Parts: sequence; C-alpha cells; structure tokens
Amino acid sequence: MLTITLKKISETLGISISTVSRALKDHPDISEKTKTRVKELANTLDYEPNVNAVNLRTSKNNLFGIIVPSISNFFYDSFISAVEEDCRKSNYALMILQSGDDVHIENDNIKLFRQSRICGLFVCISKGTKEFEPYLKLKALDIPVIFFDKVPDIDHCNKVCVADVSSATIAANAINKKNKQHVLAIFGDTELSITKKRLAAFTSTLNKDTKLNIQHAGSTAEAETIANDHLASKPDTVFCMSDEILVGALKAIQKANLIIPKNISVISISNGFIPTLYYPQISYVETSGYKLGKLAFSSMMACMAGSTFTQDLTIESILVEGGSLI
Amino acid sequence: MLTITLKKISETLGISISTVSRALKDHPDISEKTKTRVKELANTLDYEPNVNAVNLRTSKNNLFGIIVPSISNFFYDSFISAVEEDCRKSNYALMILQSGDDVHIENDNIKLFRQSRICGLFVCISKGTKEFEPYLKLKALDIPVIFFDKVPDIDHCNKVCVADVSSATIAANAINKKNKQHVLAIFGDTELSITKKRLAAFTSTLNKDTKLNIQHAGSTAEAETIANDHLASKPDTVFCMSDEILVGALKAIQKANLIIPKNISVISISNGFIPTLYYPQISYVETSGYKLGKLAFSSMMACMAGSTFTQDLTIESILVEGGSLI
DNA sequence: ATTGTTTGCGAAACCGTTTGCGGTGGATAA
DNA sequence: TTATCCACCGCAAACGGTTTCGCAAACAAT
Repeated sequence: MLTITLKKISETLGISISTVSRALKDHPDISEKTKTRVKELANTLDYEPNVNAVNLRTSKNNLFGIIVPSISNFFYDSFISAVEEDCRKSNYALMILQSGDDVHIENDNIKLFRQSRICGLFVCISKGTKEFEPYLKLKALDIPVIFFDKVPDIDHCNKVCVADVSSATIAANAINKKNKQHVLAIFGDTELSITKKRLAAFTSTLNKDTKLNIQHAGSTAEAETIANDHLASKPDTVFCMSDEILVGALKAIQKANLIIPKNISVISISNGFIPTLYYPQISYVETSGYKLGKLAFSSMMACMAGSTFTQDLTIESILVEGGSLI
Repeated sequence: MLTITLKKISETLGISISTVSRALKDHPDISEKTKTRVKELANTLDYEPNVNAVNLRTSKNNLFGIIVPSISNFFYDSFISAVEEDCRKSNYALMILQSGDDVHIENDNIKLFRQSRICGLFVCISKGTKEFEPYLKLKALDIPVIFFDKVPDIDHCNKVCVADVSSATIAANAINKKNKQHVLAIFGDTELSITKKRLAAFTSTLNKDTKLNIQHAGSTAEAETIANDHLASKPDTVFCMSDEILVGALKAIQKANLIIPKNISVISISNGFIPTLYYPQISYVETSGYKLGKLAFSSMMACMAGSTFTQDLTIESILVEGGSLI
C-alpha cells in the first residue's frame, strides 16, 4: 500500500510541493483556485501529513507525558481522564506511563520520555523518590514539568495539589458540627507528607473536648485490622483519610454488625467514587482528581505559552454529604 | 539550549555522521576503537536519537493506539495497565484515547490515530458503533486492529474477549451446587450482545426447579431500584451480571437490612476489584481485564510478526469465592 | 516607456537519521 | 611486483514535510 504525500499531490496536479503545502494551510500567497484544487484532491485521497516529518522539521512535537504510580486507581484515572480530554481538544498527544511506585521504573520512564522528545511532563512522584536530578535535567532542556498530587518538597517547580490542610479541616468541622464525642481517626503512612499535613490540620480543628483516637494504616487490610481492634472502644465516629482506609474501616464496621449511621458515623476524604458504592453513601470531603487534572493542564498551557515563574496551586475541597454522618 | 545530534558528535570527534550512526548500533564495519570513542562521548553528552528523524527515515514508529469508552473504569484501566506494561517491555509507545461511548468521538479518535501513524490499534467499540468502515480503512493501510471486550459482529477481524458464556455458566453452576431455591438474576441492557449470551447460558444452566426471577438494569441506580422492588419476594440468592449492577444490588440489600450471607447470598461476574470492597467479600466469576490485556498484546505481536489470519480468542473465567454465597 | 507593486508560484535548503555504495590503505596471495 | 581481499570509513541520497528567498507576470503609477 502506498501512502500519499505532498509530492504525489503536486505531481498529479502539476504544481510544486511548496505550493501544495501552502495551499493546504491557507497561505495568502496561494490563489483561491489553486487552494480548492489542492484541497479537493487531498480530501479525496485522504491525505494525512506525516507527523514525523512535520515534527522533525518544526522541532516541536505536541506530545505530553504523564507518569502515575498506577493507572488502575480511582484518583489517577480521573486525573488522566481530565488531562486526556483537554489534550485532545488542544491537539496534543498524551503518553501515559506507570511507575508502580518504583523509583527505578520512574527514572526509566523519564528517560523514555526524553527519547520521545515530549514537550511537557505531568508527574506524580513515587513514595520513595528522593532524587530530583532527572527532573532538573528536563527543565534544563526547557521541558516544563508539572508535579501533581504527590509533589517534591523543593522550591521553584510547578505543583498542583488538592488542598490537604483544608480538606482535613473541613472534615473535622463537619464532625464538630454534629457534636460527636468519640472519634476514631485513621490516617495513612506516617512518612507521607500528606499524612502529616492532614493529621495536623485535623487534630487542631477538632473540638478539644472530643475524645480522639489516632491510628495509622498503610493499606486497606491494615485499616481493617485497626478498625476491628478499636471499634471495641465504641467510637461514635470514624474518620478515614483516604479511600483505601475507608474500605478497610467499612469492612470492619460491617463485620461488627454496626449500622451506619445509627450505631456509628463515618466521614472520609475521597475522590468521590468509593463513597457512592455503599448504602448509605458515605459523607466525604471531595478531592477531585478530575478537577486536579484540569488545573494541571491549564498550568501546563501557561508554561507552553512562555510563563516562566513557577506556581504552587491547590484546589479547594468541598464537603459532599452522604447519609453516613448524622 | 542546544540538542545534541549525530552531527555534533561527528564534528567533535572528527569523523563522519554515518560512522557515528553505525558505531552507536554496533555495525561490524566499525572498529572497536572507534565504537568505544563514539559511545563514550555519546554517553557523556547524553545523546538521544531524535525519534522523529528515525521514524521518518525508517517509516516505522512503534506506536500503538488504544480506544476505550472511559479510562476511569475498573475493567478498562486494568486492561490498559496490562497493555502498557507489555508495550514498555517491547519498546512500544502507547497512546490512549477515550470515546465516552460516543460513536462520533470514536471516529475522531481513529482519525487522530491515522494521523499519528500508529502501527496498531486496540479498540473497544462504543455501544452504538454500527459502522466499521473506518476500521476497514485501517486494515487497508496494513494497520492491525485488535478488538477487545465489546467487539463487532463481523468476520475476519481479530477479537479477544472474556468468555461470556462460560462465566455465566460457572456462576449458575455455583448456585446449583449450593442448592439455592429462589434466584433474583439482574442482567444488563437487553440490547447488548453480552447480555444475551450471558442470559442464555445462565438460564440454561440453572437447575430447572430453581425459581428464577430475571431482571434487566442499565445502570447502578436502576439496579438498586429493581433489587429494592424484588427483594420483597424473598429470593435467597442474587446474581449480578456486572459490577455496576452488583453495586446497586448491594445498596438495596444493605438498605433492607439483610445480612450477607445469612439472609441472602450474592454472586456476580466481575473484574475482581469491586467485590473486595465489601464484607464479606462477594463471590464472583472473574473476567480479568488484566489478563485480557496480556492476551490482546500477544495477539497484536502476532500481527506485527506478519501473521495474517485473524483470530477470535477468549480467556476462560474462574470462580473466586468470597463469603457471600453459602 | 519606465519604474514600482502586487500576485502567485517554484527552487532549494533544512530538520536528524539510515543506508547503499564506493573508496582508501594495508595485508595477503599469486 | 602486482593483483586480491578485507577492514574501515565517508559521500550522498533518501524520508516528507516547512520555510526563506527569489522571480516572472500582471498591473498601476509616473
């Protein structure tokens, strides 16, 4: 099968390649007559410019990269979904790579992206990433990097995050408002900066006379075990820092035959999908991956437009009431 | 910032571009001495070949496309995850586009992929796709197409699917084995071929003397309503054809204060994620998106290797026992 | 008739690689 | 000594576009 090129069109029309190229992009130098002749033929022949040739010549290639720990994750997939939508609208291609939360793979991915000559990168760093040399290298190549969700603790880089502090504050306030007396609060891994921020905001906001039992869980299974143990002390409310933890806690609650919200109230911080899977729906503070994606993309666009000063953005959270907190 | 090219290396080393090119790929014509000189310099300079130039020259571009209705879906994201893994291993790039189950967007995506000169396409068609002209066009361009999950009802194309018939059969057999007397079975949209297949297999396998109440639901909300209504007739078992339906049914069960499995048994067909969110975990017949992805990729590799005969593959399902069916 | 100004188009360089082919110098065979 | 061969390397032509520059014809103005 033979692909159809500018040359082929120019030959059958008896005009030069450059004229065809210009006609196709409405260059003022070309007469209307020629333009329509060219366009018609190009149309019937289903001509598609060879992106490789175009990119090579213009040394731009309208390709963004994105690195996430895992695609199959309720938060990241909605983030990706948002970015993909905007990319398509703005005629950018998007390449997605997973790091599996492995620093080594993360670096391989960056290299792959360098090879692919991406013109911008969205990245959620792995838990263990301590070394940002590869990212600085990208910046040196004038490739903007937008860190999202899990971001490095260094200055002068573009970051977009959910509002960790305020989401925990909102949750604590919601609990205060209901006059709860005994809260079991399960947070994530103590190492994560996100845990520290949320923990600090939560404890400082919660009424001082509310009994507070703080626990940490690194996984759903761990959360289930912990909830199992601490449900015995009859808390009237459970707060979960993340979806993973929420799932574990709910299992424990179900196992203990406690009815939500009659016997116990539940509130969590979530992307919004998991809480809708239960009856009653779980009240949660929304940290939307979708919105974050939209924000990240617009931040990237600013970079592409030439903006050089780095920004550190956050999206605000809102309380979405289910029926789990009364 | 200046990018580093073969030319630059050749100039600083005082040799020709072609020699550098060949040295870098261990061409036998080049002496070991020259090879090491070139490789060392290329290494310290962080040379990366310009993929656009390479692709243009070789007219191959190691890029696969994939179209799914939505990335944020428990089944498709694990499919994508699997394909992405294999692509990375085999040095292929992967571009992902969402159709939103919209035929129009689906066609736009195909066009985008044609422009990008992908060398292979994985696609799950939209519910409304009746016209396969665009796909035939791709085949005419020698671009292999692997249909997965929702596949067209036409011959001579590559398809990989989960085993619809056998998964429903397995579920029915599991119910038979437990000597259940009254089953509420909720299937999906009557139009979908997948619904028809599963329904036929299920009804023909279930013991004839088991009371069977067949319902259809197009969404989670609908499933919840239906379950709500029909739970009144006290079925001892609920069968759900998909995750969406399962979620709705479980909400209704929870609302009715029924305890699983004491008051009612539940079994579903699922990718495997949703059933683990509940206590007790829901027994399900696994239709793994991940495994399907692996299969699709190997099928694609066969095409790339030159295989011309089309294949229609299915992956077998297995019963994963939770504690919801006794 | 001469000089400018448009209008419409073509020639050719270039982007960074790959690759067929041809050429050189030294070693070996005749 | 001369012919042959091989190990090594460079020239130059692609790949398919974009873009600068220039040029001829047509037209207007002087």
